[in-house]
Amino acid sequence: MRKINPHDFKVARRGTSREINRQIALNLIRAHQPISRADLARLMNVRRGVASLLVGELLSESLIFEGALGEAVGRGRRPTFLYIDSRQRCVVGVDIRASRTYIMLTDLMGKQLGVVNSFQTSKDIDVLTKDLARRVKQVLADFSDVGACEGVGVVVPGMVDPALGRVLHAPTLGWRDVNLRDPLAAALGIPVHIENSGKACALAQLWTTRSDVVASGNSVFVSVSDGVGTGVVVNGEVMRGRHNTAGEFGHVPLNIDGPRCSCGATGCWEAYVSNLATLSRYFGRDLTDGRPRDAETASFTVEDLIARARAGDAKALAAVNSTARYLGLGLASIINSVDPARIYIGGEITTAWSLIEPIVRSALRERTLTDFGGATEIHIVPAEEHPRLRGAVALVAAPAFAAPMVA
Amino acid sequence: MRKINPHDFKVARRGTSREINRQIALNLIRAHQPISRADLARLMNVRRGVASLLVGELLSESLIFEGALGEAVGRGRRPTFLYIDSRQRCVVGVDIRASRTYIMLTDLMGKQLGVVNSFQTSKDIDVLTKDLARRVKQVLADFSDVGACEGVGVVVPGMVDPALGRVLHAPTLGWRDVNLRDPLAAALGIPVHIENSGKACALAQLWTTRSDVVASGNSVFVSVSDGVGTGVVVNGEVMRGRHNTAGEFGHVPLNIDGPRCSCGATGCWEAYVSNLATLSRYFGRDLTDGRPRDAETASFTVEDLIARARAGDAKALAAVNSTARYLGLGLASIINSVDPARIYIGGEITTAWSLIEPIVRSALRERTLTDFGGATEIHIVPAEEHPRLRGAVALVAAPAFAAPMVA
DNA sequence: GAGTATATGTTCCGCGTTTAGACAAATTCC
DNA sequence: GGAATTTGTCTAAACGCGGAACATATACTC
Repeated sequence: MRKINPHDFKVARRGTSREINRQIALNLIRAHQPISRADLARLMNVRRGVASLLVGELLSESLIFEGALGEAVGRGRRPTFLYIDSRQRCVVGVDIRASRTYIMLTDLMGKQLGVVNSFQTSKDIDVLTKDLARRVKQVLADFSDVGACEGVGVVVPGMVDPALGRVLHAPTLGWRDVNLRDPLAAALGIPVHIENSGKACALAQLWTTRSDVVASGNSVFVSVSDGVGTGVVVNGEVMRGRHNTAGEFGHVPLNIDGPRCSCGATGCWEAYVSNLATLSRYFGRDLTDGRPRDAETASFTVEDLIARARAGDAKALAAVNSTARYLGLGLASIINSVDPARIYIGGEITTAWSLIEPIVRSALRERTLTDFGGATEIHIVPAEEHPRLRGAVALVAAPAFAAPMVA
Repeated sequence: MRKINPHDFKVARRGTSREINRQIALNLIRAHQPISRADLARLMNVRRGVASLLVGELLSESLIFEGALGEAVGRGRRPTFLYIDSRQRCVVGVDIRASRTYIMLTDLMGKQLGVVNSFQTSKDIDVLTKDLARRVKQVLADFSDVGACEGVGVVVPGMVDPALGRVLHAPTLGWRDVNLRDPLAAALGIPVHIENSGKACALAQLWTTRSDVVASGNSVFVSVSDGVGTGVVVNGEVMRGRHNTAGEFGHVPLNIDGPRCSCGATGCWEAYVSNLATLSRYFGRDLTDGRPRDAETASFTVEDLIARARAGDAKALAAVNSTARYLGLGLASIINSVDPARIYIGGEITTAWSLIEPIVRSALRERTLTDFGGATEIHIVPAEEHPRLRGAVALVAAPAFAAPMVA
């Protein structure tokens, strides 16, 4: 039951029904491809004539194409299969992180083309923009046979205003209110979309078609890495909030008297489960203070820690288990406040999932209000799926499939 | 940008445009009444002819009525004013609380008719249903001149399945999976809607037309009383979650090593700011353990405490201030995770708002990630506005104004 | 191999809804 | 009293869904 905002509504015009049904048809083709006009009409519960007209419109815009004839099920004419047209169009995803920046080329459906490219992130916004423009051009030149680039999606670990194309605050990059979109778009001559990485990851999961996961219900993406990034999907839409800062569960406290967090507050979830927090527990000293690391800790990563834990290092295992417990306790807050159908977790710590799942799950049950909540589905998103890059790509590819704004 | 769920969508039919525009017209009349057909057409940016047809349909369903002619602005024919038709229809709101149950009669727009009626809550569901049916019948008999009752809305402090009409778990009432709706509806012969009280309060604020508050953006209702109830509105819709338990910010922790909470976990926000928590701090002993109170504390309420604080009792002031601080720290979690445009706060503690606002605000700023967040609007909802009862009424009245499900 | 049954895709008309514009009624200004 | 202006109604056109007929294509049957 949604309220109509009397100061911001959209009246249904003559073409509104068509617009709605066109998008439904497009989404059904995406979800069920290959599919015939007749099957589409059955799925939509409209006459074949209507489906044909909708398909005709999508065909004329090259959003879909007619493939080979399918096999006749029983007797009767063979159906013409329809497919989403991701030929001769590509998308570039960019993931800017504190240390390195990653570039990936995909088709319109998000299928990866070529390898992921990366280079060192310059904290000087002008230098980075130049680097990025050059690298993206290079990638597009290397793959000139995959067609025109529809757009570039960029994700940033920080607060973003997607409408203005500005990064409002990215602590790890030291940026405050910089225009990232327009200079890059000008240099490339291609539309650029920017977004916070947690929200983009949530968007990517929302738009990913996986046969094993039902798409309905709210979901939350939690990325545990240097920081904790989160994105929340409510009613098929990424929750943005008043200033596009909704979903920052990383800074909900586990203990307000706890350790200092990078955000300035104390005892945030992030301060308990980030990679540095885990390593700090292992080494028994605070590594989050920003001072240069000593020889022992300089290049030691959470993956190394997990390897030691798996190899039987009791201290390493204790540090990992501790993080697992805090992870579960924080997830409980997400479950109690959002009650999602699914939680996706990404980040280095997930490589230890088989080790830590029981601990996460039991910690989570300690604080969830209901048994249902305690049983909330948790999906691990491995690093090889490049969730942030796929999120960046989704920024470009998803809008074409979005529901029209109505009422 | 909303995704169309390929397993649950709604195709636009021939009448869908009309349905959409009819609801928009109805909402605009509600927001701007009295209003003429011509003004309605201008607001909707459609021809007067279309507005006339929509109005005609609403008139024939008695959702609106034509009042007196308005004054001509300049020259020209005088407009006929249109009004929402709340004549000869009424709604009953019921607020079931641990100790007492309250009943209020309103018209369709939520305007209170008569006084709020109350009686002691029986924890036996059958007895309560009987009591309630008798009392509601009595109220309707006393006000037989206000027309037919459109429905009864019931709010319950606990977990509810509105679709099934069942209370799944209400700890303070000791109910687990009881059918409250159907027996009551059968006894009254009137449709009954039930909902969690926090969600209903949020719904009421969403549907309240206040000229001073812009309706757009997310909002959160926080009710601080025996427990902490919350309801979250995202994109004009109350956030329900997978099991209708979304929005339970009362059990997000301030400190996982903190005091035990009624939910079984430790250090929940509720365990710091509920009325009993505040009183416990004042008396220096735990009053939440459920044991019978002693003479000193038996009938002492938070209002009494606030009176003492205002009168200069330093210990009372300290207890209130402490609660204020915890209140602000918890609100920061809401702001960081939902980034609402507005937060509404209800409950006894709000009578001390002038006293505690600076403390709440500064505590909140300690933990909000951005300056915008720290400046989030906070509105106090005084007890005289009966937020829970208005929420109960909204359960019945709001659906007629809701946006049609589309796409 | 011809006839029949069945499925797909197209075409045509009916009807509901928006869009555009004309028109009568009502009111004020000059 | 006439002109200008506003409101509300009405009619025709454009657009899209709803339903059914029709052509096309395939498999089964005799």
